[in-house]
Amino acid sequence: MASKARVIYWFRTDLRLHDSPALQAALDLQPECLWPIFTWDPHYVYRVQGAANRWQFLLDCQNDLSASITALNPASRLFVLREAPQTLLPKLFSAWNVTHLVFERDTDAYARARDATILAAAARAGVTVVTRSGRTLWDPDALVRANAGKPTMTMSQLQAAGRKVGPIPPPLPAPTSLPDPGAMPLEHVEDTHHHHHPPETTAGPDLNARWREGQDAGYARLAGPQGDFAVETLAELGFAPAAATTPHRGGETVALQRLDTVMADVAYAATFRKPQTSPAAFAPASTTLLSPFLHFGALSPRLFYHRALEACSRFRGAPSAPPESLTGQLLFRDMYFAAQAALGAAMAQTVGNPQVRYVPWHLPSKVEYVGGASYTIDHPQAEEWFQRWAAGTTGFPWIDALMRQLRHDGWIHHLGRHSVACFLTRGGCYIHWERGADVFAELLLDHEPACNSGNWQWLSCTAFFSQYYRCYSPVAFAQKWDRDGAFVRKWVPELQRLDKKVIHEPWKASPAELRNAGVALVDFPGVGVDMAPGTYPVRMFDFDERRRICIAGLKKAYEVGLHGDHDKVLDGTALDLFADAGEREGEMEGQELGSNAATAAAAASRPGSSSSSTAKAKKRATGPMDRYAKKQKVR
DNA sequence: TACAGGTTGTCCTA
DNA sequence: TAGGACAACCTGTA
Repeated sequence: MASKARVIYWFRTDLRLHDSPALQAALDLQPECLWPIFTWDPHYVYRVQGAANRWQFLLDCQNDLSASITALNPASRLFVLREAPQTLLPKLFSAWNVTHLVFERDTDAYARARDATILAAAARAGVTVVTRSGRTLWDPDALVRANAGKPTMTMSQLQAAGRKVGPIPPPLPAPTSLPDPGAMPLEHVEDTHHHHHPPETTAGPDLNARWREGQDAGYARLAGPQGDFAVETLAELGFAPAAATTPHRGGETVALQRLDTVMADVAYAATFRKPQTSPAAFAPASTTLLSPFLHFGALSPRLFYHRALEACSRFRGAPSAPPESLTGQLLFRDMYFAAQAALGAAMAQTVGNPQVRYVPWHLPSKVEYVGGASYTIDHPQAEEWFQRWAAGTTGFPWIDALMRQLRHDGWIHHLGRHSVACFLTRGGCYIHWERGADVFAELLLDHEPACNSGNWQWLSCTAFFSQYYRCYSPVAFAQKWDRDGAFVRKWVPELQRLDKKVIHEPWKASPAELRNAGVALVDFPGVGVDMAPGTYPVRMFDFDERRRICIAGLKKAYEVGLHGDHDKVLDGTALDLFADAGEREGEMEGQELGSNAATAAAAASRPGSSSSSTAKAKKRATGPMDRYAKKQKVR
């Protein structure tokens, strides 16, 4: 083994130089060689492949980081290597005589499994692994320990755990120099084909399987199409030039500039109250738009936190406080990360999750593909509603505007997410929150698995939040925030000239009003069929009626009181408990659901309902089932 | 057991 | 524009 340290610094989702405890740890080794590498991780590659916007943002971050590294050492850059880290790193260990591997910890279920593999390989190769926590304010595992090993399900739990763990570390400065990279021989590393083929894994959804075909050409070389380790272009990834439609650009440089701009407006930063920011504001948005940078690690949450505190200290007046303040937003992020750290893969799904309520939603995930994008179409109407929701053709202008902004820009305001999420689940369609989470996962620039799952659970009232009778109206909420309809006009140009009195409920417009606006309300032509120019669909249901049905359905589900780790959820028989209630969500006569036999059969054949999880389910089920029994007796 | 509080509802009344 | 009803959930504290 070499006497001096020869270090691989492995960038994953920490694409920055400032406040990187892991990078600092690497430099503290005073290495003879330091290779800053970014591996192509098929798990993430295939998840984002359908979303050119996210690719663009990632490439922005990589390019910016590469330039910053070169500025610190002209011989160095970000070396992008196109192979799964599980197979690549062990080969590099020996080919490059590596002594240390350094990276930032990641608590996603997939990342934990991957890193366990890497750690074992490093141990076999005699390579020392150094990791640090830098993705969150506190180390999520430390928060879990401080919360008695349980997931943090409320803000007060998170804050109490945070107090126990200790003060949030101040941000570290960016390094002023970097060691040379060593020689990077690949002769004995490189195979001839399929470096980036995905390893066998069921640890997370493969959202973009339909995009995978035809994407393999041109990446046979470990060091990229040009053989120079360069960051690829969108074209090299197989996207059309105009595929990325978002105006939002990535990179640490942009992130730090944007942070400066936000904090320069001391009054804005110090009095920020999230619930009072407008979901209809655009150019500029009412919030900071820093979340995509946090996701890709181009901005440190600790730097953001301490800069926000600094703004409060400079403000002459009463600053806002958590949970509504800017710092409060970061605390919520840590709450979801710590919940995920305790729950593991179950965080992203209902089945097996002790914290998530069972609700017999439409379009449930196929149990044998837990966490995947495969689901059971239990009701054709629900499937059509889901497709219309995802495409922004529901006939509710507010919902459609938000979904179109999401698809085009990759970002919508938090309250907009509330609005469309409530609409899809407990406040309209009664469709499984996992379907909505899948769509957000594909389209959001700032998609963070823990926060996405947690927020969908929150909005569907299956965890974190339970006041299901508070329901967002696609009309009233729109009228509150988009009084004149400017937001709808931007994203639903069909309604551009419609009077503001009816812009959020065009079904109430008179024939003359529609004629004057140059728009015709038409029956939805069908999933996959383009709307004719100058037409807009009739609303896909009566919202007030659907709200009543959904609230009744949630009431029933709360009475039944099952959670995702209950026997009946694990074996697929939970649905039976809703059979004697007539329609499981209290739907009207003549609207009964299609057969659920397929769902039940699929669930029953699930291989993984082990005895240990069953025992755990029994143990936990006592409370909810007691409650159910009591209610039954009272009746 | 009672009660207050919970980042971000809606609708009607005064 | 403010305040209460709506119908009623959870957690945390005393």
